[in-house]
Amino acid sequence: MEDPGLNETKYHHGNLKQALVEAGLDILREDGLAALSLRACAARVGVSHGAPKNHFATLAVLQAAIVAEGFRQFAATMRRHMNAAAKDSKTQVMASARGYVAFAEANPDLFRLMFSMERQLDVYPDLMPASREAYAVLREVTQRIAPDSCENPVHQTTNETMLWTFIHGFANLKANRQFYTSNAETGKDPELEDVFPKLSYVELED
Amino acid sequence: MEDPGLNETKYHHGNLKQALVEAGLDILREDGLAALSLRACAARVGVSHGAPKNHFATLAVLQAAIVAEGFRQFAATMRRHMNAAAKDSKTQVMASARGYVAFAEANPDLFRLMFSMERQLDVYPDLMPASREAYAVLREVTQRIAPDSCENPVHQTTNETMLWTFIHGFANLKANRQFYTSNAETGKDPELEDVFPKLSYVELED
DNA sequence: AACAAATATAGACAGCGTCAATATTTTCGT
DNA sequence: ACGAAAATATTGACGCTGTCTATATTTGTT
Repeated sequence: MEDPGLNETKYHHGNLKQALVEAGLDILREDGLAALSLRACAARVGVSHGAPKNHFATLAVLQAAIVAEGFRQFAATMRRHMNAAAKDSKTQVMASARGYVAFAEANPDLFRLMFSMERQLDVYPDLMPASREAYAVLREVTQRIAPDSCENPVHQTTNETMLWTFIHGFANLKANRQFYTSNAETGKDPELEDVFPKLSYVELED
Repeated sequence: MEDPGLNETKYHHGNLKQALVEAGLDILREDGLAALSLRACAARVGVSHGAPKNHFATLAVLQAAIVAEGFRQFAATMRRHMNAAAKDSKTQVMASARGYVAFAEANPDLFRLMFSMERQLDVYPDLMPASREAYAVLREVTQRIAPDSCENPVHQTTNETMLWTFIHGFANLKANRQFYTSNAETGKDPELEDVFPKLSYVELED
């Protein structure tokens, strides 16, 4: 097969590897984590049930590839929110947090899979760079909001940890609809703005 | 069967329902979430693969029962930490947080299952009271540390949300070993004390 | 053109959730 | 106390799953 135009179409299917990852993301979004299977991805793409074996030795390896792509889209979502916002430090922090939470709410199953799989980051080496890409965004906004403490790596790490911990907790509770169920009586489903700016980042240095 | 002594032994197995839940907790602790199956629980207890059907119509229902028991143990862990600590407000808050994080670290798979299942809290009604039992602990310590704002339910809810969000985020990241992998270069695995007291609860009222 | 590597197919097997049919035990009304 | 009814456990079946093996097809290289 000559394949003049596009550069990806290889042969029978033309890169099946990427297609399986995207099928997995679709299944995750449409039918949830329980429906994510090697055979379902293969069927969705239109290949036999054994075909994925050539690209992903096991289901966990395919999941790792899906999670890696998830981390890339995760970082992209945060950067998109940041680009659409004003460029002062506080607004940028809030924008990244908004992106973080928006991604978790839009892709709850993927989000859960991402952060439950990263435990085995050493087993699936593709995960590391993708995870770093997302974490770099957090590091970036943290450096901007507390630049004077950057010279002290301990303080910098603490800032990152605090910011990340809080955003991650909020995103998790939002993704799992935990706020709604626990505050059912009050009917409160808090927004990020209600609670986020009350943290005193600037007072971290003492 | 007369059953003179113990009050629980019913007939063939004697309450299988509770035994299956405990088997599920063991499997979750020893072999992880992927190994949690109806058949595995049945085999561990020593009954046939169809026996659980009488008590749990489906795997999800058994998981809900396991999660409910998990929430009860979760609340008990927090209270145990609180009872072992000094009784001033700040120490009590820290003790509950320590219990929260300790439980998540000791039972990562159960912890994940708990907070991913609570989304369907309406589907499995047994979850609600157990979940409330755990949330009540958080509400309790929050009321103690910011008592003056209790008259305003909005402030109270915000305090709870902030505290919970932060602790939950920290527990999640700890349970998933996320800190370790992300701060691998610095070798930092932050402890709760490093980061928790820097939040300024007392300044929430403004 | 021919051979080797990559890639896809097809079949098999065990484990799983779930359902239906059956057997056993307990409980309850009389 | 006894038989009926309900609760509980067993067994077998079905389709789905991951994974392995053998086989076929396509691609790339020489």
